Amino acid sequence: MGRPPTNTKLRLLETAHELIWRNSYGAVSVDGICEKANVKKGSFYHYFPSKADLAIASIDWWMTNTIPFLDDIFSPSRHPIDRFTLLIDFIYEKQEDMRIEFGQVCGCPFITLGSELAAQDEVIGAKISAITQQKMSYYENALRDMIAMGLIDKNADVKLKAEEIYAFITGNMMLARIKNDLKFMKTSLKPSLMNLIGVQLTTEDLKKLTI
Amino acid sequence: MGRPPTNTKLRLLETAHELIWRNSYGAVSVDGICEKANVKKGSFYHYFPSKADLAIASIDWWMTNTIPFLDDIFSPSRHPIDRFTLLIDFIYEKQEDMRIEFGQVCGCPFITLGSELAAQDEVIGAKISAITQQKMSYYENALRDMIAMGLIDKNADVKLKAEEIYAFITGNMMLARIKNDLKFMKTSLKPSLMNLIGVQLTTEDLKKLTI
DNA sequence: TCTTTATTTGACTGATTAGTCAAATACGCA
DNA sequence: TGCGTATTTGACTAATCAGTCAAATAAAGA
Repeated sequence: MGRPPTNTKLRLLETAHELIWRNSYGAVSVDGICEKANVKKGSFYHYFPSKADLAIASIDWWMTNTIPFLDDIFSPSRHPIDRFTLLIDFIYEKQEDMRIEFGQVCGCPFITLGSELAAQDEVIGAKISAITQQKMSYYENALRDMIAMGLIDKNADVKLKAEEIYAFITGNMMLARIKNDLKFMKTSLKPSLMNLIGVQLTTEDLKKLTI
Repeated sequence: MGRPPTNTKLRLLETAHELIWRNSYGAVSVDGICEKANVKKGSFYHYFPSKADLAIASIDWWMTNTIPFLDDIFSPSRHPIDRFTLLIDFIYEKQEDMRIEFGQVCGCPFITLGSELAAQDEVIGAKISAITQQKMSYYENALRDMIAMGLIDKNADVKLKAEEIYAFITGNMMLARIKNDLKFMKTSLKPSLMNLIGVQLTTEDLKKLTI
């Protein structure tokens, strides 16, 4: 009974995510999102109580979409070093796709939005912090496997190292966005990350790490 | 002859810098800056052709203010390891001051603004990229001294390592802003940075590195 | 005191902003 | 066919936005 659901809400989530990622929260208007999503403003406010709510919902939606990829990349069946190299591949490819399509390296949508809004809205700060924690738990898991395999120092502080890795990758994505340049990410991020993690690689191994 | 200059322009630069750093470019209005700086709007546009021009001028002004501190911290007369530990102290203290005064960890003003506006305005992207380069040159200089002193691998790629350091510190500041939390910066940033640089420290040395 | 020049003022515009709402509409179901 | 419900529409605020401008003012030098 009643009129069935449509994909309007999804279109709003997708459009908002893309526009905010490419530009910024402040530079994107509700009118702009509606126009691009081909949705009238009344419909927008039928689905979301405010612009801020849409932004939060869109990052939730994006994280939900991302988890299956992370589960694949960080599958316990993979060699833990491969998990990290695959992660960098995954990040790089998405960034390069967007650079080609939009002419702009877009960086991490969570961090960019979080950095912009953390001081204005503590809900978004908490949300992004939780996502950060969630991503680091993948890293911790892999690091523990690396310890078990004798690949890194068995006394390494796994939580600390995961935080270092996250900060390092995040910092690189941010700089890539600002410089609109993926050179470092393409040629140096993998070996630098391996060095940070503390894995000893042969020169031959190192050569393979450029994307 | 004629009416002498006043400090109005400086007040606008200071106020804009503080408000944008604490919040974001998009969340701060020209009216807001004028009110806080106690300047009428007409005066604003007497000194700056647009809001974007003020933002750019304010980061130039801030960088100019910062250089003497960096020159001191990275003075060739200091031990190169001290230069990096002093840098972290300098960053931490400023962040902690702002957290106490405004209730908010504010992160790096250049990176926060650059990340927000890089996609909208390529002038700002280029500006922040130049600042990034300038900061990394301090790191390169210190790293070369470290090689000369036998503190790190003499075959280390200095430019690459400087970029890693910059990305790492930057990533940490960003996360501190989002989480509104300086714990990691206080307790772990120094030893993590030393590890990234590749300095071998005794356990006793390590203990000294918490701020 | 008068001229010169930089600075300041405040009222103004026109566009854009987020958000509201009552009415219209589409569709599954009985 | 008609009922019930979710969705869609478009016109509507009221506030805020960046930016304009002619006139007023303040001060230093002649």
